[in-house]
Amino acid sequence: MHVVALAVTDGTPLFELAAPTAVFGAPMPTSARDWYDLRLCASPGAIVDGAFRAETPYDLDALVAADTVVVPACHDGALHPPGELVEALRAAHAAGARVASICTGAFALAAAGLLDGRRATTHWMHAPRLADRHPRIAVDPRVLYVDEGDVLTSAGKAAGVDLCLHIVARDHGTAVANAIARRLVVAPHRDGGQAQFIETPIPANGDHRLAQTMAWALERLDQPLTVNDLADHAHLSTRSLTRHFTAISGTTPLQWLLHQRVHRAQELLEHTDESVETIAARVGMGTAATLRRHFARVTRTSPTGFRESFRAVNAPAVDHPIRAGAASQ
DNA sequence: GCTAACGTCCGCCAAT
DNA sequence: AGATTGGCGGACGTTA
Repeated sequence: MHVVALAVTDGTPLFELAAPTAVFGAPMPTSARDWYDLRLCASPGAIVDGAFRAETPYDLDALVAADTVVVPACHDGALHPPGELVEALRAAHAAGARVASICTGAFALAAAGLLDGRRATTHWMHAPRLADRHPRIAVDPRVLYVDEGDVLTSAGKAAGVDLCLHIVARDHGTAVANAIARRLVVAPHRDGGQAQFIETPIPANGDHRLAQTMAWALERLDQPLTVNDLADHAHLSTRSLTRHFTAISGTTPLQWLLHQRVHRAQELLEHTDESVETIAARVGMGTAATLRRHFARVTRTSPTGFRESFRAVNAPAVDHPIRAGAASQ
C-alpha cells in the first residue's frame, strides 16, 4: 500500500482536507491494482477550522514514513509555517517521499527548501508574497497546479482536487482518476495549459449553459467538429459561443477539443493495443502526425512513450478480470 | 521543417 | 443604463 500522509496543523481549513481525504481515502476502484493508505498526521492539539479536533494516532513525525505527503494550508501558513511541520517535511522528502501542497501549504515546502530552483504555485492572492520571500522559486500564479515530479504544488482550495486527481492519474492512469472523479462528481480532468500545467479552472458542476454542448461534443469526438458545429448546437453565433466558452471553461473551444481528444487517446493507449494511427482516427485526429503533435504538447511525451511508461508502472503481467467503471465518460 | 489553405480567436462596435 | 449579441477583420494557429 502506498502511504499518503495528510499533514494537519492547527487551523488547517476543513475544505483543504476534503480533497485529499475524498480522493486518497476513496475505496479502491475495481480497475486499480493497489491503492492508498491515507493517514491523518496531526500536530498535537490541532483544531481544524476552529471547530474540529483532529484525533489520530499519527503525529507529524509520522510523515517520514509516507510515500506521499499532502500539505494543506495551515493557520497563518503564508506568514509563519510551523517549524515542526517544516522540519517534518524536510525529513520526509529526504527519506524519498513525494510532497504535494495545497494553497498556502506551498509556504511550508518553500521554508523547507524543497521548492528552490523549481516551479511552483500557490493561491494567487499569496503568490507575490511567495515569490518575494523565496526568490529562488519560479512562482506561476496562473496555473492550477505544478508537477515537478517529487514536489507538487497547487493553487487555492478546489485546485487541490485537481492536484489529487492528477496524482492518481500519475500512479494509476487516467481511467482510474476519471473513475474517482466520477464518483466524486467533479469534472474529470481540468487542464488546459501547456504540459502538466493547468491554466484555468473549469466549473466542477455541469449546470452552465454550455454543458450540454460540451457533452454533445464529447459523444462525437471521433468526428470532425468545428467551432461552428458547436455554435449551431448551442444555438449561438460562433462569436457568442467562443465568448461563453472561454468565460466558462477558461479555454477556447478548439483547445478544449484538442485536450479532450488527447485525454481520450491516453485512455485508449492505456487499455488497448491499437496502433497510434487507429487511435488517432478514433479520437478525431485526422492523422497520427496530428495526434502526436498535440499529445506531445499536452503530456510532454509521445503516444508510444506514454503507453510504455504506463505499462511499466502497471508491470505485473497478471490478468485483471473486470474493468468495471473504467469506461470513459 | 516548410508551405498553402483553411480555421480559430478576439478586439471593436453597432444592434438588440 | 447596462448587459448581451453577433458581424467584421486581421493576426495567429492548425492541418495535411
